[in-house]
Amino acid sequence: MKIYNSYTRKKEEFKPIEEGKVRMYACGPTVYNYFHIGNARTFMFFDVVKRYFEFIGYDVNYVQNLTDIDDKIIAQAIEEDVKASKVAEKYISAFNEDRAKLGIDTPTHQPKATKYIKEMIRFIKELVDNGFAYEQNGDVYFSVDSFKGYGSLSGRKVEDLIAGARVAENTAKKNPADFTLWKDAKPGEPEWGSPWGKGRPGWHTECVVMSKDLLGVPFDIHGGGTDLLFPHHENENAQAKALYHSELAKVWMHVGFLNIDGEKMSKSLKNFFLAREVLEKYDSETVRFYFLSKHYRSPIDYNAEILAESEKAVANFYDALSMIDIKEVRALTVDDSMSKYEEEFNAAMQDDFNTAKAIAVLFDLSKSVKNFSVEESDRKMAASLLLKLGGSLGFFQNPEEKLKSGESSEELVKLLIKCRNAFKKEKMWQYSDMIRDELKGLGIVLMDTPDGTKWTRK
RNA sequence: GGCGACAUCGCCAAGUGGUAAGGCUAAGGUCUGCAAAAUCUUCAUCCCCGGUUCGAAUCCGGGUGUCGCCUCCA
Repeated sequence: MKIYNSYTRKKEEFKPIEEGKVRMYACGPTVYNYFHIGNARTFMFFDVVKRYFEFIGYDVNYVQNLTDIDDKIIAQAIEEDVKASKVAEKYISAFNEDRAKLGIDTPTHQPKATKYIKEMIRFIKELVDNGFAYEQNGDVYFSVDSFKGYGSLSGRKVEDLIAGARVAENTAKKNPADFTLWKDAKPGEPEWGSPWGKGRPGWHTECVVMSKDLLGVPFDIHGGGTDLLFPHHENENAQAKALYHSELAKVWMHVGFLNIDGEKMSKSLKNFFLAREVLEKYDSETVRFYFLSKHYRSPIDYNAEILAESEKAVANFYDALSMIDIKEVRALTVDDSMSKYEEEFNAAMQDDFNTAKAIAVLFDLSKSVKNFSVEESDRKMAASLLLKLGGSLGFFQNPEEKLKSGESSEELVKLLIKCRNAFKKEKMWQYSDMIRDELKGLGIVLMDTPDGTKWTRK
């Protein structure tokens, strides 16, 4: 298994710290709003990472945090005129709803930042005591000059950061690149007692403290969106290195951004799509296919045409699955005749999660399933492997449910097909075609196959 | 200004030294009463210029273009 490590900027052979186990952490949402389609890409990608590691036999401990205390949450609380904790609660359950709708598994742990306040205070105090951080008017900052190596993860130099035109002015900081660990509470804001007075922790500490608690440091994989590389992950790693004398994680993975019609998604451009809005228009598997059809590190464009293509591609798989008995096929043991496909699929996935290439193998299998000139036992075998390999990417989580409309369960359609076949037998084409056309108008498509007439909803 | 990514058929997208996967679309054939589905066939020399090499989409240099991070952000 090779994975591109943002830290070394190279593809590296993945070696778990502990044999047979993967300990991974991916930055989750700040729960101040519903998450958008770009967030969904990252969440879904790490879901695939988790699924695939499990598929090849690893025991995966996957932690995804919930940032439930943050400036943005406070701002949202003021806007909704409720307490900050209410805002967090509301969007945590919304997060989990949307996550489930996208077919993303529940992570092993979903720690909330507010459950770790004490540990974070202790951690920050230790940084202060060891000279890596300092207090200023109730705020605590991490001092980037206090130890060597700040910037090593993201490949930046402290001098360059200062030279950067837009480093915020903050006279309280010793170095403009210093970042906040603890923030003094203004009246009315959520607050916790600390050695520096009442306040709340900064964003960069929670991941260090929670990952240490739930995974141990260092752990195998740390991931997030590409924008998190700097400053968030850099800052996390700096804290870990300062106190734990260790990198926080061995491998750092970053998912590329999603653009809307070629432009960056932003509220001001009004091209902002929530995941739940997208799911009203498209099936979750369409979205999954769309994400996985391009390599995770590349930027991806969101537009109606691409989603329409993805929709057709997924339908292609279900066309194949509708031609076989899923229960029967699922019980099959895949034999060596299919090993070529399996090897190809795994080779693609194990080359830095080349999902686009892996999907090509799924199409090959789909083609075999649909090909009536292929031996029936081989068609079933191909279908079995299609379910299995597709499943490792999170596809086909409930194919029976999805294909229900395609089975002859609805008596009226069955009856009409019977009538049509009777007309066909008498060569009364105008009547048989009328039935087919009328049904098509209702979104029901008939197909005459060697096994009889089948139908699906489009 | 600093750091980085990308540029492959009409569209999407793999490929990182050995002669261009796959999907969507399109055209034609087979099958079909006609369709649909299936199936077969056809459709690119890889942004430009130079270099390295027996050989480059793939490596190096220089352009051009697009994008991201450096500020909360997946």
